[in-house]
Amino acid sequence: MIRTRLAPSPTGYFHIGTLRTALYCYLLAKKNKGKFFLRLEDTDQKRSIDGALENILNTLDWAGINPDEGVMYKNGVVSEAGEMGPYTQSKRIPIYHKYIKQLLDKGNAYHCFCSPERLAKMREEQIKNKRPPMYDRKCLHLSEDEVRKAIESGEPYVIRQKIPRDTVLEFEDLIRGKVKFDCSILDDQVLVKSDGFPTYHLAHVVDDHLMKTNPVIRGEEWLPSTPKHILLFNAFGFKVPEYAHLPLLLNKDKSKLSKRQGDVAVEDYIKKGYLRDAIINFVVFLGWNPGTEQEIFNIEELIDEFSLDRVHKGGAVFDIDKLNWFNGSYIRKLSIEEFVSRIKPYLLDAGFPLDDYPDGYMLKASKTVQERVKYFAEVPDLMWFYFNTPKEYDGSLILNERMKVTIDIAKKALEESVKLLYGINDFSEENLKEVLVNLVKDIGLKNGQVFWPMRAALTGEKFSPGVFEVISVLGKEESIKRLKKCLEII
RNA sequence: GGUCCCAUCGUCUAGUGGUCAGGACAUCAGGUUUUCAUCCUGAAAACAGGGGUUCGAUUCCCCUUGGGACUGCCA
Repeated sequence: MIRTRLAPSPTGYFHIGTLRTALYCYLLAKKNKGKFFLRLEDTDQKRSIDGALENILNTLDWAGINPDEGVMYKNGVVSEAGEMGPYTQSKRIPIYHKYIKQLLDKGNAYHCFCSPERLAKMREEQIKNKRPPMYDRKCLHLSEDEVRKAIESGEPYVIRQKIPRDTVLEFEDLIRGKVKFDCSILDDQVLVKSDGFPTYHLAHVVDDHLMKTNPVIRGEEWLPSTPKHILLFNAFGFKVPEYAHLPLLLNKDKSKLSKRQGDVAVEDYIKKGYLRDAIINFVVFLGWNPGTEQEIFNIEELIDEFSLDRVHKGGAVFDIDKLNWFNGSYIRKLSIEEFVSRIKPYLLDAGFPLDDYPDGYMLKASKTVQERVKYFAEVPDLMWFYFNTPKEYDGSLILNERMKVTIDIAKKALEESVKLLYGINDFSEENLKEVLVNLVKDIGLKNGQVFWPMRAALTGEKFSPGVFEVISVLGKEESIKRLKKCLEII
């Protein structure tokens, strides 16, 4: 039975790498008719942030990744479901204490009363002397009596894992194959902090055993501490789960994907107007591929195709250009109604008075930009002239050397087109095209010499949808008004 | 510094001993077109280096180099 889990900490935003891990876990579970559950790793009281859990739940919900068990919403309220709970680590403290006692009794762990200050100083000196920073086991040699007395007198302490330093450990990673470690350089890791909370290491081993997680899918940054975890599983007499360590997501400079170099929070991309399916499609392909040349996949297809043995070992650079391409291609597939309803909030947000325009105006205007949108947040910049009049025209906009638009030609084009538009009433794109193309012929100019200055006058932009489209949207009155205004200015 | 992981076009990747090293994004050129975008066509672009093994290595092994992660009472 495949049981995968996502185990995020409520420490802030939802990282794009966490989304990928969630996706892989979810896909694998669904494909194998297994279970996917959510466990909250809130053992660091200092770093826990209010609202972070809701953010995790909301993001997962947005992505359509619904856990079968664990922490989830029930009627809009955060709650838990499943047989193996609680799924919130802060509610499992007694469980960890029960298990750590076993370790203490067996001599696989010991109390340590060293102060953070002493530890810091020790570490500093070790680094200075080019020695690996490691705990010096000062407290390992305390007698039972000394330990008892210290505890009774209320001295703060942590509990450390006693690493059997004479072992060499080998394990088979599902993605990387054989990985070998020499335990002699492993540090006596803290398992229980002085506040009584477990560290990740203890919590991972106890919980993933109790919750029957298999395989454990997590980021590559955990690979170096895996031997400690295996030692712990062994010390408890638990069966060691299978591990799949996922390659890292990277910045452009190949360092671990981080906030400093762009957006790493899923919510940032949602805000910018990236489509869920595009983000999922893109993110899944960072480190995995189906082995065919198909690139566009929906979630159902991903469930069918996904397998861990096609996951890469090397890290993958997060390439925004490719995301934009995925997103643009998904946007172009949207129905126009869907497209309109998606971009409305962005237009409203930009302050455009959408309500002042007749029904159908939005629809028509939107149609002209759908194929050029990469993400919704750029829509206001693409459509502003449908809701505002261009204020100024400078020569470099109306004139165009390459199109051979001189000031005289621009004037003539605008004058003639105004005259023409006065005389017609069919403002469909098709008719506009027909009459304007004829006009060009009649006055002996080239298409670009007439259409470029018109389009520029109408939109105030160097790049925009075509003249016929724009006039058709703007209508007779507004189009003529803008063309005349431009004529006055130049 | 130490340990571990990784290494095919700029980027995401296919490839599992014999391929003209394939695709996609990005780039460039051409076409469609009033501009941009879309769409179509095409081009340029990679096996990090050195040793082995082998009739033959991108592919297997070793070394070097490069990159990364970890090295917390964070996860």
